[in-house]
Amino acid sequence: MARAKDVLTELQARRDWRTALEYFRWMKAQPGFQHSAKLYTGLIHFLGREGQPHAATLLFQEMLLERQRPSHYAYTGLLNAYGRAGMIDDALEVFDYMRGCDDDSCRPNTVTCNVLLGSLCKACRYEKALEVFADMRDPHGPLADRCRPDIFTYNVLVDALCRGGQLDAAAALLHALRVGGLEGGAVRPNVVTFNTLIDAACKAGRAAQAEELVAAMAGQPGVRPDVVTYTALIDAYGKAGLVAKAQAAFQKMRAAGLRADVHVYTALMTACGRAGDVEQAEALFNEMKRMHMKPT
RNA sequence: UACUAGAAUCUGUAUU
Repeated sequence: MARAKDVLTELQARRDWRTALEYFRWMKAQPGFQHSAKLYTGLIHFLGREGQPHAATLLFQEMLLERQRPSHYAYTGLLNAYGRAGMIDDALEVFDYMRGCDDDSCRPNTVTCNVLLGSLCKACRYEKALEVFADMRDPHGPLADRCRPDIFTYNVLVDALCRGGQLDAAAALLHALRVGGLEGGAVRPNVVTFNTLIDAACKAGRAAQAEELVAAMAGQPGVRPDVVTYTALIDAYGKAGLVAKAQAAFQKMRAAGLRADVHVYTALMTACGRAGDVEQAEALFNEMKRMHMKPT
């Protein structure tokens, strides 16, 4: 028998939050039925991800009315919903509440802080972002060692620096991560760290730097170029009019055993189109259709 | 509580 969580998982995969809410309501209307705190939490996260902060708020309030105690997961989900929607003041309010919470299970952790940090950076609230980051690093500070920066934290910062045009600072941060690591050597770069900088370098017209970084990935344990890496390169080559290089990168990606997705196909098709090679673009499109490729 | 969160948070294409 299908459980509520499985149904909701499927609806999340389809990104159908309306049906998910409907289903949730229907379940709740069954006599004697009570949703668990985890189910509420899961749906709050889903709604937040789908850019529905209002619906997330209502569900959170309903959760309280149903006497389900929200954990830090639930608060973080709500914070994420606000942060993604640019409702920074609301996000900060949730964060402050969590920070002052007596109940240990509601206190912010590294993920909570990462969500907030990302929201602040996206809203260009850098001063506040740095304040949060400093608190995360201070074991005796208000966050008391539960929020030590991890690689997600640094990836948010690298991304913020890149988007702010501070490519050199971002590169310096990646370098520090690569050489000895940060947080006492505990934090090392992952594929996202590299990809973030590679894409920024590509978009800044620094192809050589991007290629150097791709080569450097091999020297980092557990890191190797993925489809995102190749998409960044192919996009850059295409926009620079270097279709042959774009094609070569695509072949190299396949030779590495990586599965092409919609993004990389689109990038390569666009590159072909720009270069006037409509036939090749069409061939790629047909290939995509044959593979029944789904948006990711 | 029973390694017990059900995708909690980071990067790429196109449209703008």
